[in-house]
Amino acid sequence: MECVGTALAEMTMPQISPLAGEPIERADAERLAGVLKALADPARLRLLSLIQSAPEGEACVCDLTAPLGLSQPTVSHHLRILTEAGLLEREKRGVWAYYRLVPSAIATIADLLTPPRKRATKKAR
Amino acid sequence: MECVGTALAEMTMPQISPLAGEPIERADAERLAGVLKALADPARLRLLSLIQSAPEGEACVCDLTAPLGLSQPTVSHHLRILTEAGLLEREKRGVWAYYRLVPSAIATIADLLTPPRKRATKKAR
DNA sequence: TGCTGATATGCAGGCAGATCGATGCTGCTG
DNA sequence: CAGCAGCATCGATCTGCCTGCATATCAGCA
Repeated sequence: MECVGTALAEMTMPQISPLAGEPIERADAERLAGVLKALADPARLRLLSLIQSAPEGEACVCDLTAPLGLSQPTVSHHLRILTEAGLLEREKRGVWAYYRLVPSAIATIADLLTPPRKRATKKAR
Repeated sequence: MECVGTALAEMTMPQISPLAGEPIERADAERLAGVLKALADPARLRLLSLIQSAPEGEACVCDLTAPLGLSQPTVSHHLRILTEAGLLEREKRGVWAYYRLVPSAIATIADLLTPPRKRATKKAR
């Protein structure tokens, strides 16, 4: 559960580039797979997209159930998974719970997948 | 099945950037989720990593079963999924089946995830 | 042609996850 | 304080997927 939440942060560190040079360790593979698994769902991708394109870059549950066509518990469930994966952050204001993207989260994932060809200095940092 | 195989190709086109500007369509979300689902597995991530770091950038099934600790049918199954997702290509030479990464495949996925903050010209397409 | 070795496929058990209805919790509001 | 509205959690169902065993397929070789 919370292990997934920290997964992104740990991989952000100068650990290893999963698809870069050397074969990845089992543990690293499982961490990355955990985050990717949170992304690998149509409903959750649309949630991220909806939240990102919302007025203030944030949205509450009640704004998301209708466009998704899913029940409120289900939407809440998906938001929970995305939050635990470190992709969303939750802020409760009054009765509403506002969700917004964690700025660097998705970019980090993208970086973890690309490294090979972009930059040759992979030990420079 | 094959719809997943073509998913990457379709999204490579100047279609939409899933997490860029406007909310994504249901169909696009499902295509991207399909490819991500192929990636979101520890065994398959390690397979990609192993193949990528192999001598000639290619490897046959018999080279992969041991490091993964999985049975040959299981490894073959994962390779099949990765191939159908457009991430691997298969070449049969004699009795052996050699797999190698599809060069731009993973980079494409990474690009589909990043767009938002990198370039400000999101309506330029 | 018959045998051996490398892969692929079929089948089945078992577990993880997606979904929903019902319910509990917590701030507003009258 | 009572009622209500927005969310989270629980329990249950149903689907999909990972894995291995058994088996089929195919290429090279004696």
